[in-house]
This record gives sequence, structure tokens and C-alpha cells, in this order.
Amino acid sequence: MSDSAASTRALTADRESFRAFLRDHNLPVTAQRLAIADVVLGTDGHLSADDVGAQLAARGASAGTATIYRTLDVLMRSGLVVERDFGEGFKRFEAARGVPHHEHLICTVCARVTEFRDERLERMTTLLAESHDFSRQRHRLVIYGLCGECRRGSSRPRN
Amino acid sequence: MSDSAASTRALTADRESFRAFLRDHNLPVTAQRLAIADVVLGTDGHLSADDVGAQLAARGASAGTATIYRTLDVLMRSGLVVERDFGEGFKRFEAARGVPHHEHLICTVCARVTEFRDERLERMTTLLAESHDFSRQRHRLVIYGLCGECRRGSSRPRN
DNA sequence: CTCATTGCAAAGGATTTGCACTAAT
DNA sequence: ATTAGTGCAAATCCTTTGCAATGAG
Repeated sequence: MSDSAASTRALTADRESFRAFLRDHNLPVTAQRLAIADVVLGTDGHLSADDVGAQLAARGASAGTATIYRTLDVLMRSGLVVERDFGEGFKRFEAARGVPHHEHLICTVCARVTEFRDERLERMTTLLAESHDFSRQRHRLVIYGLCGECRRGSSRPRN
Repeated sequence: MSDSAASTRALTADRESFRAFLRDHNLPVTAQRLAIADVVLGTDGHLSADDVGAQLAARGASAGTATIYRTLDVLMRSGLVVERDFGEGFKRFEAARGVPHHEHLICTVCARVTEFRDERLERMTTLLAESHDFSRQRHRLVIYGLCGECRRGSSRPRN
């Protein structure tokens, strides 16, 4: 099975989940909501609100800025999308894809974002919190560095 | 020796470092710069630009918003202050106090910020980056949870 | 005296909100 | 028909910038 087939199938499932969420909450199913959901749930990237608008345009659809933000909010409340803040001055949105939690590696040259999960780290953060009289609820780790491609100089780094 | 005596001494040293930095870079030593430096270097908290303005007012001093931001920028370039983004929609500024790097624990009830440093974590992030073909430059870890006081219910939690 | 800083106000970018209009149920 | 959603523009929040007036060296 190809990656795109897998992602299409995942998208279909999530799309249905979103419709169900809207129905269960008596929220109208609008073309804009579905289009925005398709964009965000159908990508494994981390999109800004602006990126979502651009993706809509690329697909021949469109939605006002306010609608994009409002729909992203609905998607977050549905649990299908999570919000990320990498300290760039704006938020990014990522399909939750049922993944419980993961960390991010960000390339300081090309801004590529890579995800990973590590159990030892999960345990370590719990212990670290406890040793400072905190009870851990969640954590966020971002590692900044050079990705392989940029380090090997495929394109000349600017930093 | 009391804590306040220690922090006053540290403040004096940092204040001098800042004057030296200004001199070395042919930057005028102004009353505003010194007042802002005093506020930020004399606190071990994490202040927003707004907090700095409020602290200035509390001390009978004052500076325009632009000057506060511009001076915070000078302080960061001098290495005496570091910028933090906890995803609140604005930046916070913290006296570097010669500490090379540390993580943050944030209480989700009272917003208290506690700092700590852990060598194993430093090493682990390097290894995690390497295992994903990244070369680590720096990282940021924030653990959210309940601080001891809030957990013990000194004041009733809202979460 | 000369050049950088200051403060104010205007400009900016990201996000939110008010409101008349349109569409879903 | 109702009720909520949509788009636009105005408003907000944090931060930066332009520029005339001010102050440091």
C-alpha cells in the first residue's frame, strides 16, 4: 500500500470523525469547515493559519481569515488537531492523528520539523518534575539544530 | 548573608557588566538603560516587557515602550539577559545570571515558574537529535504541572 | 558639536470580534 | 423559519519603526 493511499484512508476516517463531532454538537456542516479540515487533517506538516489559507487557494477553495481561525478552534475542540507554538510569533496546527505525544526537532536553517517520541524522556520528565515538588501534567521539548541535509550543505546555510 | 544581600551584590556586578558592555560598544549610558537593567537584572523572575514598565513605575522611574524593547535587546546582545517564549503570546525576559542553560517547570494553576538544570537531559537531547540525523544546537524543555502548594490546595485550584 | 537615544505615534503581523448577510438544518 | 456560520472590516495585543526633539560623549 502506498503512503498516499494510507494517508487518504486516514484522512477519510478523520474527516468522518469531524463530521460526527459537528453532528453531535449540533454544529452546521459547512463547505468551509470541511475544506479546512481536509487541508489540516490531510497533511502531516505543521501549518500556520496562513498556510491553511494558501492550501485552500491551491485547491480552488477559499475561506475568510476569521473562518479559518474559528474552524481551527473547532478542530482543536474536537481533538483532531493540536496547536503548536515554536516561538515564531504565530501558532501552527497539526493533525493529532491519534498520536499521544511527541517532541519536535526543528532545523535552524530550513525550518524543517521532524517529530519523534521517546519513552525514556517521558519518564525522565516525570521524575524531574517530582524532584522539584511538581506533579507533571505534560511537557514540551523542542530541539533546535541542523538537519542532515543542511549540515551536508545541499543548500548553503544562512546561519 | 541574607538573600537580599546576595542579590544586591549580584545586581551590582551585573550592573557593572552592563556599563562595561555599553562602554566597549560606544553606546551611551542613559538613565533609562540603567533603570531597565536594574529591574531585569535585579529580579529572578521572568518579566514581560509590560512587567518591566510596571516595575519602573513602581520605582518612580519610567521609559517609553520602544525604549524598553530596545534596551531589552541591548541586554540580550550583552548576554546578561535571555528571552523566553512560553507560548503565552508575548515574550518574557530573564537575567542570565551566568547560568548556561536550564529548563522550566510551570505551574498550570498559579503560573509559578521554577528553573532547574539536568545534565542527563542535556546529553539525552544530543543523542535524540543524532538518532534523527540532526546535530543539536540547543533545546527547550518546559514541563507543565502542579506545584506543591497548588497540589496541596493552599488555594483552591481552578483546573 | 555630533551622533545615538528617547518618546510618541504610526505601522506591523497575528489573531479576535462586531455585524450585516448567507446558508444549514 | 430558525439559528449558526461566513466574510469583511475594525479592533486588539504585542512588538517594531519613523522621526523630531533630547541628551550623552
